[in-house]
Amino acid sequence: MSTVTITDVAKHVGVSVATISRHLSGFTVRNEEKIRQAIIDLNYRPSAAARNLKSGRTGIIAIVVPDITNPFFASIVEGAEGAVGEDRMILLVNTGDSRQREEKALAQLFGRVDGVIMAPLTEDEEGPSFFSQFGLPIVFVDRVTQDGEKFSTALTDNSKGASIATNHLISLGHRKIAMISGPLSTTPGKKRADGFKASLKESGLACEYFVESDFSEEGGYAAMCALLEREDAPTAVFTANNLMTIGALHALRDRGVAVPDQISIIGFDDLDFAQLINPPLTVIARDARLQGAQAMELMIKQLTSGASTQPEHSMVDVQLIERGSCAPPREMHTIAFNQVDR
Amino acid sequence: MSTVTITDVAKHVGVSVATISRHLSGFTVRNEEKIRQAIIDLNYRPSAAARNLKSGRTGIIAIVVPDITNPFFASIVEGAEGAVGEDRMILLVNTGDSRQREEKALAQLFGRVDGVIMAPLTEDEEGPSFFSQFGLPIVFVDRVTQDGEKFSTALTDNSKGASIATNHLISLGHRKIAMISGPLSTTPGKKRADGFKASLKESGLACEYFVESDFSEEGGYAAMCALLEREDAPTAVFTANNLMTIGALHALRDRGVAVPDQISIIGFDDLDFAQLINPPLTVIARDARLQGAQAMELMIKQLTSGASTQPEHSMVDVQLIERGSCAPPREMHTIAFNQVDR
DNA sequence: AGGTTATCTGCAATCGTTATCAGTAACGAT
DNA sequence: ATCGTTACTGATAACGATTGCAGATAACCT
Repeated sequence: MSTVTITDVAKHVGVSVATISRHLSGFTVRNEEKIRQAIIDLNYRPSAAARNLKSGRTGIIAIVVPDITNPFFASIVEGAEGAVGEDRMILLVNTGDSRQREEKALAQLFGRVDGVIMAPLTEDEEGPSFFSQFGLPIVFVDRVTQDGEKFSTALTDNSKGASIATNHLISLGHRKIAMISGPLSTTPGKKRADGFKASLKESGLACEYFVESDFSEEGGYAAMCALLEREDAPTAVFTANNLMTIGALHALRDRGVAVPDQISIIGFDDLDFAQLINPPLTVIARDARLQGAQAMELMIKQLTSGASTQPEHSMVDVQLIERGSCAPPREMHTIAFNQVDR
Repeated sequence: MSTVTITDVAKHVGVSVATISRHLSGFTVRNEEKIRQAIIDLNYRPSAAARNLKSGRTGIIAIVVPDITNPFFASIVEGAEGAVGEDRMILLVNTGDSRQREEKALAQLFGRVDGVIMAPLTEDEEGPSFFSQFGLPIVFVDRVTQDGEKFSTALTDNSKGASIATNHLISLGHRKIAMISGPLSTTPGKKRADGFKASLKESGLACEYFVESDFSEEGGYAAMCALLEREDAPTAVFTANNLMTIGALHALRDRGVAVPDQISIIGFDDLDFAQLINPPLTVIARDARLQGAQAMELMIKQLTSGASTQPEHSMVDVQLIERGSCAPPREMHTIAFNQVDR
């Protein structure tokens, strides 16, 4: 079939394989036109495997994410794709939130790719040594391991985003503010929780409605239900990622709780359809595509400038997008009315 | 650093490289324990490149999709991921709706992967010969090329889905039914349009509100606007994919058109948040994850049973999910009231 | 024409692994 | 003691490309 090698081309033209090779590498050779023609005639394609073996480089960069169906990670991948350039490709690994698969993936990736952009599952203590054992260039995106400073990172300003969200609710008059948090073992989980708590503290509020969940839709649903069942329910909730926001909204809908009349909700990460739901959702947004692109740029920089260079860190900004899911708490409405009445 | 080869292990143990190789391939060898230990001590990892070169196999299967941020394709990828098995990995290529990138990707993929699962951009005439020139095993998913019968395919029953949607609207009493179609140059675009038109014909209705768009959110938005501007606007619309549904909903929202009071809408492909919008969206759903898994199964079957086997075809079923975005047309309401009044 | 560069060429080694083939050792049967 | 069988081992040739080296060819100058 198609097992035409460089030797075949060489024979066909009547030169040595070295000449063909040099032609392919861009050197000027004598029978250039003949060679070009022979390559087309024979439908020759250089063996990537052989090249890898000689050069030790594959031209492939891996992206390891916990869940590709999460629109956020899809955007990260898209951003990275856009920044990868002509001569490299992306290998995607979906770990499905399984530590085991993450580990296995890393092991399998070794030698197949030039570097790995990854969003690790947790900040697990064995993290950095674990990752460096593979001797692969690594860039962390969105999440880092405990002592990830040794690697380049492309993150978001998580705590700032959480603070903006929390302060927004506070400034609307809320006092009973809940947070449906991600796992504290992850970077965004931890940082967003930190930002939330810090903001409460600044305003002299106690942190009474804090639920740690798992960044999943089901988790968000369950957490919201738990909050609603409390006798002294919160008047506002900050959900720490897109999927949990969706879950929480489902819960509110199922229970017939009106937004924002009975409860205000603000989510971290924008959603494609945030404007379509009723009321349109107020969110903390960031440019995930940019973040993915930055991760890729850091990776390429690392690959081209030798492994010895210092790790670099990039951070995309966050932004409050006010739509309609946040309003002053009910009691405030009443008070306001009373005040007007007086 | 980490350039420890099989030779190093062999020296360390005091046997030949052949023995180490045999151990790695699962044969029983004498100093098994010593070897195992040496591999750990030296942190030896077999070179994937060298193996590829010898075996001609890479253990990587590529998935080529037009747009990974489309939740549908994300689900396809996830489904395929789940079916890929222990000893293979997935390489993702996002062509970003660019024919050029698709072509380049295929060329680069050759030799790097064992097979390609792909959703081609169009059914372009040069299709099959174009793809087969690369000598790569191919499985088409969701979309095929014109004469794609030569390859295995994992599709959906597009025309059936479109018919169900159209008939649903007809049975509610609609007569002025629009379709926002995908590009007729793509399989799902064509088949869904066919199903729509066939259903109209069966019911003796003319096809008067047909707009060909591009499967994108912006396209759906523009198409919906165009429909609304017609003096004799439709009372119902069938949008041919998820993104165009979102776009159409945005348009309706921006124009202040009430759903389903002023217009009914049904979309092809379910959306994560279909229940969250107001009213909850009625859709034609299918199991995209299953479809992805089927594509992968076909690929693996093809790889394991030699290239000589017949291509196979799988098809996932579609299903109507009634929620709240479809209702009898306004005139019908009136008529109904009149009838009651009499 | 002769000498000196400047270019280009082919040979062969090399990348790390696996498959082949010819061995060697152990053991029981004769 | 010899033979056959079984169970393993080591040396070596691939796999397909790249590259340093030395030799060949062409180009240029006097």
